[in-house]
Amino acid sequence: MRIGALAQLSGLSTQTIRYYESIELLADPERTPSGYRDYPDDATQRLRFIRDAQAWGLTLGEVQTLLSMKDAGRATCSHTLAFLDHHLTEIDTQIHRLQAARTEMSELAERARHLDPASCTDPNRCQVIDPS
Amino acid sequence: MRIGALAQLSGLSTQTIRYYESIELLADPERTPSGYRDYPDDATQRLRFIRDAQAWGLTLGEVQTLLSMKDAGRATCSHTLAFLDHHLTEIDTQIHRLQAARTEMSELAERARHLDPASCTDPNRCQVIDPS
DNA sequence: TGCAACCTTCTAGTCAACTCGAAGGTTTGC
DNA sequence: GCAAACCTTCGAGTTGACTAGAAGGTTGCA
Repeated sequence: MRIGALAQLSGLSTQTIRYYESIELLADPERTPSGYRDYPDDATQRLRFIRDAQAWGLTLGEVQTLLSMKDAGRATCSHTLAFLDHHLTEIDTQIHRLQAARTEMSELAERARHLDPASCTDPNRCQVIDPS
Repeated sequence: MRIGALAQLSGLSTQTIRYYESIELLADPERTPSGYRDYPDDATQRLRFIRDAQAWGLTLGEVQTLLSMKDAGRATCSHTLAFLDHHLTEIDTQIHRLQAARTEMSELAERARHLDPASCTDPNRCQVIDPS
């Protein structure tokens, strides 16, 4: 399969696929006699995994770590598990940070909602943005 | 107050403060006769607001919108409120995405935890990473 | 044979939010 | 009077994940 077909199947652009190759996320594929990249059918699998992992919040660097563990034959379940667990705690941290931000912002919004409109007539001193 | 003092008080670097000025997040300050930036005391307020807003997940572009509404005298409570409400729904979306990712990843981890170890002996085909 | 659609490589640009360094002027304290 | 610490501008570099464009070769089909 040539790069255009793989792009179609995976939903990525041909440039992105070449970019992944350039950062060694994808191995150099076979070439046709004329030099065109020629991918095996399971290339879509790898791209799908990359896309999923990105959706989980992994960076391409982390995906690379994971995939190269696998490529090197060191992707035992326990390695993978440690990796996943580590990232799970990171996601939790992020969720907590967002929730804290949410709380703070909605308190701010509540304050704005219940302010005496009269106190809001001076536009240079919005009590919500700048409660000095 | 010179830039170094403001940096100290705000916890930002002098470079960051100059950068904020360059993207017009901060107005050009007064200058001393020798050309040094000379900030009023309430400059820390503005920097503190920027820092808080960033912690809530606003980009500097969004902070700029908010602050220039204020600077232009259009920061009525209702404007601010609309802005906050909009960002609140964005935060919610993000939290949901993270939670979905969390669910998927922890399912993956569970699968890894309960896999028959024997099925994991082929390191080239880790069932978790590449369940083909 | 001609032409569109595809492919190649290489270089450079984008965005956000800084960060660093060079080369030089100013202030402060001993 | 001198050194250290501070300030100035300007330009370039960083990170992550692409995206765009130029200049040229290949394939497929009427």
